Amino acid sequence: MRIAIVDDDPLVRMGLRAILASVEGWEVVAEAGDGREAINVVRASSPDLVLMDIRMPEMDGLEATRRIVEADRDAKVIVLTTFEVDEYVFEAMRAGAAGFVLKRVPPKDLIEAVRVVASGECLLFPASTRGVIERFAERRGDDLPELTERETDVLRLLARGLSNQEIGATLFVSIETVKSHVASLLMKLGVRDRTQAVIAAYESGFVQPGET
Amino acid sequence: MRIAIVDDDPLVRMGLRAILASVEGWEVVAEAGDGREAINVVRASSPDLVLMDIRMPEMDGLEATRRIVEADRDAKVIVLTTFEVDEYVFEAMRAGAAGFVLKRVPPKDLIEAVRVVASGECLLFPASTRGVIERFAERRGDDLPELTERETDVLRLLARGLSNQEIGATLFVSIETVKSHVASLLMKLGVRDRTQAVIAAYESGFVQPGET
DNA sequence: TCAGGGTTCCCCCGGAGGGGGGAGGAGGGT
DNA sequence: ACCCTCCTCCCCCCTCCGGGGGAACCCTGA
Repeated sequence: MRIAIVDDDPLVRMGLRAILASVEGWEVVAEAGDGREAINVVRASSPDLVLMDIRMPEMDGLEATRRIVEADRDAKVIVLTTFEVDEYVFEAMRAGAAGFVLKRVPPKDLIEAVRVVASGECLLFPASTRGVIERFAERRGDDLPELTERETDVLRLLARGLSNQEIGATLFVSIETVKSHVASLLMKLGVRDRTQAVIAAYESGFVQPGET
Repeated sequence: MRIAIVDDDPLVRMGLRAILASVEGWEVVAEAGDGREAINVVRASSPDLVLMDIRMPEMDGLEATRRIVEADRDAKVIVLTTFEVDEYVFEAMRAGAAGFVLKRVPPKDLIEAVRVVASGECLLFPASTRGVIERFAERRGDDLPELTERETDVLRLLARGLSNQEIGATLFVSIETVKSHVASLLMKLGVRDRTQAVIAAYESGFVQPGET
């Protein structure tokens, strides 16, 4: 497997190179010391996988990852970092990284991570996974007041952008009924209009992006 | 460590028990065959960790997990499943599970998973992590049409629930100006009203839950 | 038995929001 | 110089939405 290493510290590059080269069939085909350089060497050598540091001069690893993945949807990038700052994890994931690994993990774990990602899977390390799970778990919509069954129906349809008229047609009730449900919804949610109600629905996790 | 096993198949329970008991200091202190039973035995024996199957009669593992975690915020539940259906993963995470493991993984990986979760970390298996990462990666909001600077301003305020009046006050322009910006926004986004515009903003990742 | 909450429907009203049009000025590109 | 886009503001019109009442039905529980 052909691997590229991106890190501004030559010593770290040397260390990574040593670890990876110890595996039979693996080869470090490119190195770069900053993000801008990374984009070029990746384009030039098109490696099977990129190990990418975050903190680098010129262009950081997240931006570089974004550009690389944008240029090649199948590019596999593992983001490396020294500190387990959750924001980094989220940024890396949004940038399109396939893995997120702390630099301090033992060599065998790093090798395992490379193997997993190379096989097309994705991987986060436990310490990072925690943050991600919490980010999801936070979204358990329980900061919404108690809503009746009918009100949850209406809120769900509201959050899909239906007008009162359309909600009525969907639930087989008159528009007047919908209006009274919407009114009590606004009251319970403590908001002014349907737009704010939809925002509350998203922010509380009652609905989530992508569950259409 | 004291562990509880929840699975409707006695054979699976036996297998899990055998695997876990092989580790020194680990002990299976409770078993249950469905979700309802699970809640009771967990309350009775308060184990350090619960292995929970999803598909079960009476009450499924996700609902049981929700109830258990709700009763005890620190409860550690690993959700087990045969099939890697992404929806299960998301549901499990939202239910408050600390780990998600496929039944078919080798015993040593299962033991490792239990160890990781017991230590207070969270864990997903690579095949599942993939789905989660994609779910995040999808959120790169670039399926929105090109918006002018002013339009993005307006959309951002729109997505915070402001009225045209308030947006005008915030941007120091007249309400008429706001209305024309909103109009071109609705046009570009291909939606009918401000509510749908907000939905589009969330769905495209232009704004995200929790970035207030 | 009666109270209370949920669901359903009705009225009126005011204001905000959306559709249509137009118009002037600033700035960039040709 | 010209065109074009963007930002700004104005007009009219009309629908929809949200607030204020009220009222009937059903069910559950006190």
